[in-house]
Amino acid sequence: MHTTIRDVAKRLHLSITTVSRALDNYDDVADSTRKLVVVTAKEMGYVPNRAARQLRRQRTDTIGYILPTDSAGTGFADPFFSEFIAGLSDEASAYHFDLLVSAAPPDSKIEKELYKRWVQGGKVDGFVINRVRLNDWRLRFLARQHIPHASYERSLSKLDFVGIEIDSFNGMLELIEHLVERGYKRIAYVSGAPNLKIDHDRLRGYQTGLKSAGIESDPALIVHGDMTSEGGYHAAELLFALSVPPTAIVCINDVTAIGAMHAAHERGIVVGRDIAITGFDGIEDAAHATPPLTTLDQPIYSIARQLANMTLNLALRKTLENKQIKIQPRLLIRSSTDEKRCSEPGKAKA
Amino acid sequence: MHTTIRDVAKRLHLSITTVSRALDNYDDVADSTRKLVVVTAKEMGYVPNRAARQLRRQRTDTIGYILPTDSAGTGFADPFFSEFIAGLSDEASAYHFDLLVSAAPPDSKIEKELYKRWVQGGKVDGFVINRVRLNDWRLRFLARQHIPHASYERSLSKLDFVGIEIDSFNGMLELIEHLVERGYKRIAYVSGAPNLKIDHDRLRGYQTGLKSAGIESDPALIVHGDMTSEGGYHAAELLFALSVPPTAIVCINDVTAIGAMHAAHERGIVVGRDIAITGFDGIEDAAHATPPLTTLDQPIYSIARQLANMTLNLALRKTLENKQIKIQPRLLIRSSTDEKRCSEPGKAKA
DNA sequence: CTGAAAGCGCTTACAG
DNA sequence: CTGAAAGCGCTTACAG
Repeated sequence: MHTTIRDVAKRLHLSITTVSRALDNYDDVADSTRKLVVVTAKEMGYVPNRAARQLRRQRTDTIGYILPTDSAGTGFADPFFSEFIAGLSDEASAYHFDLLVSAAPPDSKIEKELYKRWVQGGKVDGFVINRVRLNDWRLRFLARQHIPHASYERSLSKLDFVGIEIDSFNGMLELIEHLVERGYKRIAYVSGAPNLKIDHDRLRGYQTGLKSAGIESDPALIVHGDMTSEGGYHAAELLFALSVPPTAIVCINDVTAIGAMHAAHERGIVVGRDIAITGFDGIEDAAHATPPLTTLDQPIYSIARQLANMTLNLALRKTLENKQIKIQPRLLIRSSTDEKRCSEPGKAKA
Repeated sequence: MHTTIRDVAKRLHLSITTVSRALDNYDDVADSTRKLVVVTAKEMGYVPNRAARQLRRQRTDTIGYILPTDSAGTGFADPFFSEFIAGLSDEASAYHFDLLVSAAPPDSKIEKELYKRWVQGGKVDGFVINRVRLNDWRLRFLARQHIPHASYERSLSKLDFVGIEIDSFNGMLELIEHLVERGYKRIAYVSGAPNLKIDHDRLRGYQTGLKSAGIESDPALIVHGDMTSEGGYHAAELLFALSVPPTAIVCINDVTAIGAMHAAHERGIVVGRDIAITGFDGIEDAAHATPPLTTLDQPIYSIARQLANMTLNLALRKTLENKQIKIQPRLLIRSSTDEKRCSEPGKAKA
C-alpha cells in the first residue's frame, strides 16, 4: 500500500538492513549512507509500518486508558476526563507512544474483558488507571500479569503501588476547617461511589474534620451522589428536604457541586449567603460558576502526564525516579463559601 | 509471551490453519472441531495477536481521533469532548474496533505530522474529525489519500462529504427569534474561532436573525472568544465595558456562555433578569448553571457514535446508508432568557 | 561498514 | 474437512 522499507532500499541500491539501521541511528552506518537514507526516506514519505514493527519488537509503544463510563453511555460529561485524556495524549506523543482509549462501566463484565483482551492480544504495553476502587481487581490483575501500569490513587491492597496519590484526607480537613471558621456547623457530604478510594478518603477527612471541630456527625447529612451534576442535584434536593437542612454541602467533586448549586438556586437558596457549597477538582467551569465555587484544586492535566510518563517508562524498562508521588490539593476559596455566613437555622440533631 | 495460535494447535494436534479458521467461523470446519477449538482457545486465554493480524490483514480495525487542544495543553476542559470520546469508544467497541487518540493544536505542524504519520504508518483505518475549519487541509488530505473519514461539519470545499452537519444557521434564527420575542434587541455574539465552520454558520444565523427582526447589526457587539469559559468571561467583560452594553449575549457554545455568566455575575448583573445569555451544545452543566442556560442542544454522544459508525463502515468497505446526516439543534429555553425582560438601557447605535 | 536470513504471529489462497 | 506454505513489513543477531 504505502512506501515500505523495501522501496527505500531499492531506490538506493541498499539492503533493507542498512536502511533500517540508518533510520534507527545505529552507529555502525557510514555517515554519508545515513544522510542519504534519511533524506530519501523523508522524501518518499516513508514511515515504518506500525504493525510490523510491533510484531517484530514485541512491544506496541502504546498505552491504554479505559474511561469509566456509565452503562447508559450517555451523559458522560465531566470535563475532568477531557483534561485527563489531553494530558495522557500529550505525554504519550512526546515519547512517540500512542494512546488507545476505550470505555466501560466500572467493575462491569465489559471492563474485565477489555482489560484482558488488551493484555492478551498485546494491544498495549501498559495502562493508566484512575477512579481506583478500594478493592480493585484491575490492580491485582495487572500486577499478576506483570503489565506496567500507573494508577491515580492506590487501592487498599498491599500490592506494590506505582502512581500518584492525592491527599484527599488532609485536603478535606483543611476545607472543613475553613467552613467551621466561617461559622458553618451543619455540614453535609455528597459522596460519589462508596467503593471509590477518593470517596473513602474524602469522607474520612470530612468526618475527622467535623470531629476535630467538635461537631457531632449526623448520618442524615451524608447522601449519595454519582459524580455527575445530575447526581449532585438530586442529592442536594434530599438534603434540602430534611427537617433540619444543612447550611453547608461538601461535594466529592466539582460537577456534583454544580448540580447541588442548581438545586439550591431553584429553591431560592442563595449559595454563598444562605448556604455554602464546595467541590473538588478545580475544573475551569467551577471558577465560572455562579457564584464561583470553593474547591480543592488538583492539577488534572499534569497528573495525567505524569501517570502516562510512569507507565511508558515502565514499559521501556527504565527505572522510575519516583514510583509514588503524593500531591496536596490546593484549597481555592471562592464566593460559594466566602460571603458572611448566615445564622444557623437549627441545631444539629443528637 | 502469551498464548499463541500455535499453542492452541499443538494442544489439539491440529494445524494452525484449522484453528484460525475455526475461530473465525469459516464454514468449512467440522462442527465438532470448531467447538473443541473454541472451548480450548477460551480455556487457554488465547486472543489473537493484534499486530500480527493487522500486518497480515493489512488493516488495523482502529479509528483515529485527534483532539483539538490548545498549544498550551492545559485548560482543555470542555465536557463536550468527554462525551464525544465516550461516544466514539462505545461505537468502536461495538464493532470490535479500537480508538486511537492523540492531541494537537488545530492547524499546527504537530497536527499535520500526526495525521500523516498515522496514515503512512498504517496506524488507523480511518478518522473521525470535528471542529472542522472552513478550509480544512485535513479533509483535502484524507480525500486525496483515500482514507475513510467522517467529519462533524463539512468544510467549504466541494469535496465529497461524509459526516454529520448540524443546522446551526436555522438554530440561531430560532434562538434570535426567541430573544426578540422576549424583547431583547441589543444582542451580542461571542464567537469561537473565525475559521471554524460552526462559527461561520452561527454568526450568519445571528446576523440573518437580527436582520429578519429589523434590528441593525452593530459590529461592536461581535467579539471573539475561544470556546472556553475563560474566553467567554473576557469577551463578556469587553461587552460590559461598552458605552452601550448589550442586553443579550449569544455564545458559540455552552462553556463560553458559562464564562460570560460569570462576568455578568461579578458586575452584579443578574442573568435572566438584567441580561439574557445563551449557549450551544446542551452539556449537562448548562442545565445546572445558575440560572440554567438557554441553549441549542445537540446530541453529542449520539453524533459521536454515528461518526464512528460511518468511519468504520467505510473502513470495512461497506456502503453507507446515509453519507450525510443533517441534524437540527433543539432550542432549550431555560431561565437564562426566561424571566421577564428588562427595559432596554439604550438604543442600538446607528 | 554492509547484507542475507530468520522470524515475530497471524491469515488465506491452494492442494488434497 | 484439514494442512503445508507463503508472506504481511519490519528488526536484529550473525557473517563477512
